[in-house]
Amino acid sequence: MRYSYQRNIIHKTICATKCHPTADWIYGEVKKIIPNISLGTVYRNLNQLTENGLINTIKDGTATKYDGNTKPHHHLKCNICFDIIDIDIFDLKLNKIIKSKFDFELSDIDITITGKCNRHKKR
Amino acid sequence: MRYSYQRNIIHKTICATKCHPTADWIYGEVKKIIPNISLGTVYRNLNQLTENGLINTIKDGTATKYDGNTKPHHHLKCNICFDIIDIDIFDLKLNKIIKSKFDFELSDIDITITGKCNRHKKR
DNA sequence: ATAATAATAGGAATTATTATTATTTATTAA
DNA sequence: TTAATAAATAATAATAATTCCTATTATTAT
Repeated sequence: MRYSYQRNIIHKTICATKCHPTADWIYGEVKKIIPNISLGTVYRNLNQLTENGLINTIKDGTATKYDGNTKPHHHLKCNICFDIIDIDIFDLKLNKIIKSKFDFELSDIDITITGKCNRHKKR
Repeated sequence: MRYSYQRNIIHKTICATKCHPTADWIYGEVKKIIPNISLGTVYRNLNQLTENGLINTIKDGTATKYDGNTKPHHHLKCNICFDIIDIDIFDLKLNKIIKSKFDFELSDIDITITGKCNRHKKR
């Protein structure tokens, strides 16, 4: 993957936000810096960055979102504000359970926990 | 949700298979019984069945798949044959951890474990 | 500096899904 | 049992997200 200015800006944009943006949001942001960037370029680079492990792709219901946090982590997904919150990984020792119970060689665990985030507490 | 013959056949078709079929596969199967069923009818009913908790919708990368298993369970996803395998839920006592560590009221946990299923073992 | 080739912009094409509409069907009440 | 109703359907148009295509431009190795 050789250098490209467009990919560099796209990557920086994703890493600079705490939110988990859509391709369209990223396109809008990057356009502020590179006004004539093409949406196809954004998609191509999002896929390349994902393939190279520099970002992650999250399929959230109907929307596809991107995540610049490459440290292993899981997600809390709020039912009310639809926010996605990163949480640090906690080792559940699933590896052994999965291997012995299901004869399956685990390479990755994705845990998405749905519920109500702390902005929606009743007083 | 009043009775409809089409929905009934769609539901039966999903429940009758161990695989996690796509809308298109379901359309093909149901067509064998109701030759002039419309693809729109399939989609509308898949959404209705999901809303009513009779089936589940799984977003698997680019594909949308449907799951007639309504008992709580998680998924093993094979990287090689792309098969999705149901596994019974195991209580990880995550409820308390999530509540205390992240102040988040858990309502559902979705665990997808990626790896290599037992058909691809080296001898 | 030059050649090789990967990446780009712009737009067309594709694909999955949803919306529209006239008609049919199931449910309800008389 | 029949008429009124509301929901579901088939057929097809519309939409939205993503990928593909092509001529041009940028990056890299020599």
